[in-house]
Amino acid sequence: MNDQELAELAERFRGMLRLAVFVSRRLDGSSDLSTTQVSILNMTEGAGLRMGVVAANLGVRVPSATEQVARLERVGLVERRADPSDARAVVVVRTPRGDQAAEEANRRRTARMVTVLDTLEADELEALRAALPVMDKINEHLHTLSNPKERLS
Amino acid sequence: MNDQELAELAERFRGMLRLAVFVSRRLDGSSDLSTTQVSILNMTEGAGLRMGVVAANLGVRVPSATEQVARLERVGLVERRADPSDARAVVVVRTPRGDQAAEEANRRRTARMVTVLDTLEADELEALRAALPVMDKINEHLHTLSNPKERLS
DNA sequence: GCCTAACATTTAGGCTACCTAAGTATGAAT
DNA sequence: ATTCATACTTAGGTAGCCTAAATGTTAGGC
Repeated sequence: MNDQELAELAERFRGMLRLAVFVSRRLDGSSDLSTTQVSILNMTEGAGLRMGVVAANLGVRVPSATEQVARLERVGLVERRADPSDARAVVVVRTPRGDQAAEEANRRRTARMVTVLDTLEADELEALRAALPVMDKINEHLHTLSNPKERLS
Repeated sequence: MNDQELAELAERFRGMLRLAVFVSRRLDGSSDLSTTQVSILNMTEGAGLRMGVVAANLGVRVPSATEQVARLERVGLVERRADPSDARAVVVVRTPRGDQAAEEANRRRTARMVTVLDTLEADELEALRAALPVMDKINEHLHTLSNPKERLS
């Protein structure tokens, strides 16, 4: 693939990201937990994660993660525990009620997504499936790179 | 593809949408125009669009579109003209300076995306390319359906 | 021809989620 | 022991979305 083709693909892929935001908006509306909050629940299953890791996974700064976690804590879906190995750190862990809420939120959202995918042909579904690991790779690559926003303004 | 497989794909695809948000955040940071604003510039090339159509394309309510357009108007990148066929309506049109700003913003963002895609193998790029029209179809399908958020809270 | 209902947009006010900067407390290193 | 770095929280600000209500325009029924 030459530079010209790559640039063209890049441009179309940019468009796809915008569509993804649009699609998310349509699918996640009318729900008690935000996408971000469900993400936090999903990543804090089991042993839990430190606040900084939560922030990194979300792609936001630490204070933003603190805020979301605080909100989830207020409604009893996660807990903040002291990290035994480092008294500065905090470990975010899902509570049993958090487990339940996560399970339900995921089920509902997945069901809604199924109704969308149901309108696609078999080969289209296959194309989606094939693209998933590529997105994962892109994501992984970006994780190793830059920080969140760092606005210029 | 049976129901079980479809549900599994749906779940993974949900994850991909979340990644898309993450990737957007990394790629669109440090820029003078927001993704939404660039989208507006891109869609108002030429004849322009009515405010309601801008909102629908963005997947937001009309007042939100008004706000973004007002911001772009303030810096001289778009104009609001009266619709000759309907005095209630407004047509949003890109100005020459808007043309220039759109061209530059697109170039910069695409360049950044190219550096990401550059880390992928040929078959991975092909998988992305194949998924693009499918995303378009999903998007089109959602456009024909529901409205924006309509939060329950 | 008028009146009412529907429509396109703006204005006003509110909330969420992000940001930076600064403060607190702990850890590590000289 | 002091100093610098790290992990997090608090405080304050902004962007972008929302709903509800106000304004002006069009279209249909009588």
